[in-house]
Amino acid sequence: MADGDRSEKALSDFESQVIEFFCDGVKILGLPKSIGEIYGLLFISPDPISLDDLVCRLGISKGSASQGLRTLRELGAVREAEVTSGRRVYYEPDVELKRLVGGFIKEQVRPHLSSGEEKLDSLKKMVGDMPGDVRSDFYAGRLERLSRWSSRAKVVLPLLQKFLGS
Amino acid sequence: MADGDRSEKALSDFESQVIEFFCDGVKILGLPKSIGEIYGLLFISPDPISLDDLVCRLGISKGSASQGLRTLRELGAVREAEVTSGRRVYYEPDVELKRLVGGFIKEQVRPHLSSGEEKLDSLKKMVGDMPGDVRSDFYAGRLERLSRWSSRAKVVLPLLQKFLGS
DNA sequence: AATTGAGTTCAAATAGATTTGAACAAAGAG
DNA sequence: CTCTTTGTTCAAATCTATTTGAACTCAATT
Repeated sequence: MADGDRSEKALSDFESQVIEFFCDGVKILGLPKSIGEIYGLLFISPDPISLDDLVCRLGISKGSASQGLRTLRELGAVREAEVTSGRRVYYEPDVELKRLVGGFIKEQVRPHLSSGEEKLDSLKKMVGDMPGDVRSDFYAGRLERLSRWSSRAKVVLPLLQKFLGS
Repeated sequence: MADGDRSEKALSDFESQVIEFFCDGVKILGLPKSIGEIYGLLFISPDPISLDDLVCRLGISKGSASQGLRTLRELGAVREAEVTSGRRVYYEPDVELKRLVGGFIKEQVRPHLSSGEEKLDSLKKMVGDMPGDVRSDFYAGRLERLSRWSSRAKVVLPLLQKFLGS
């Protein structure tokens, strides 16, 4: 193995393009580029990777790598490998679409949905306290519609996960 | 009607909160806040609204309002009303969840999916040109997995729209 | 107990996206 | 034809989010 085995090497053209692919992907989800870089390198690496590897190979700061890994762990997109050579921790990606989507929904979507429902309730209360005229009827109707949107979402999300489970 | 009919009034507390609600919403979708403000005001207004109304009531610039309306029209989230008193154009929201989601998928999601597939193909070609060793087999496997993700998405998106259609 | 190595935190710097505003087009009205 | 009204465009300003880097914690090692 000439020099292709230690992870300190610069990124190959192939690796860079895979990483770029994931950067595009996470941008759609509204996550920062570094998340895409980290997950992308993990995804395309045959062996688990440590934080220092990420720093060296991607050329990002330790801070970025640390925070990015944290987010990815919270999303369930990355987990520790049991390689543990010494004290250093190595990571590997979770590559099951079902779980990636599930984690994203749980961490990024559901919280917004719930806080949205609370706000909706408070809005409904405001309309309830209004003098009952034509306009407040209109308002009530619109809020009712929002409620329906929200329950649709609550039905569809689990269904979505089910379909992605293969 | 005391003074509640002309649209120049400042936003009521109720209106502000509805608009804030939509700002939160569009943020999740990765769209700018002004889009949420504009759609929010349209959504909660009993009557169609002109660009100038948006500028006055939301306190945003004409440029913002113009670009925001353009984006919303492209998404199919807003359409011209046929009120057309004089030359001024009035807008009203499309409030069907199915169509809103459909427009978003068509305009924001599908383009990314297709460009992603192109990049995937080019990556597969790179792997095909590699010397056939253990690593290139691993790479091929991972790219295969990405292809599966992509086809899943292509199946799920129309299904999603169907479910939201009531 | 002091030192070294791994990882985290967070304030400041940077990069990236949105918003503004002024100049510009297009389309009646006079 | 000129003036006014409506709306668009785009470079510059502003704002927001991400990244950095240095200080710090914690744990293992000597």
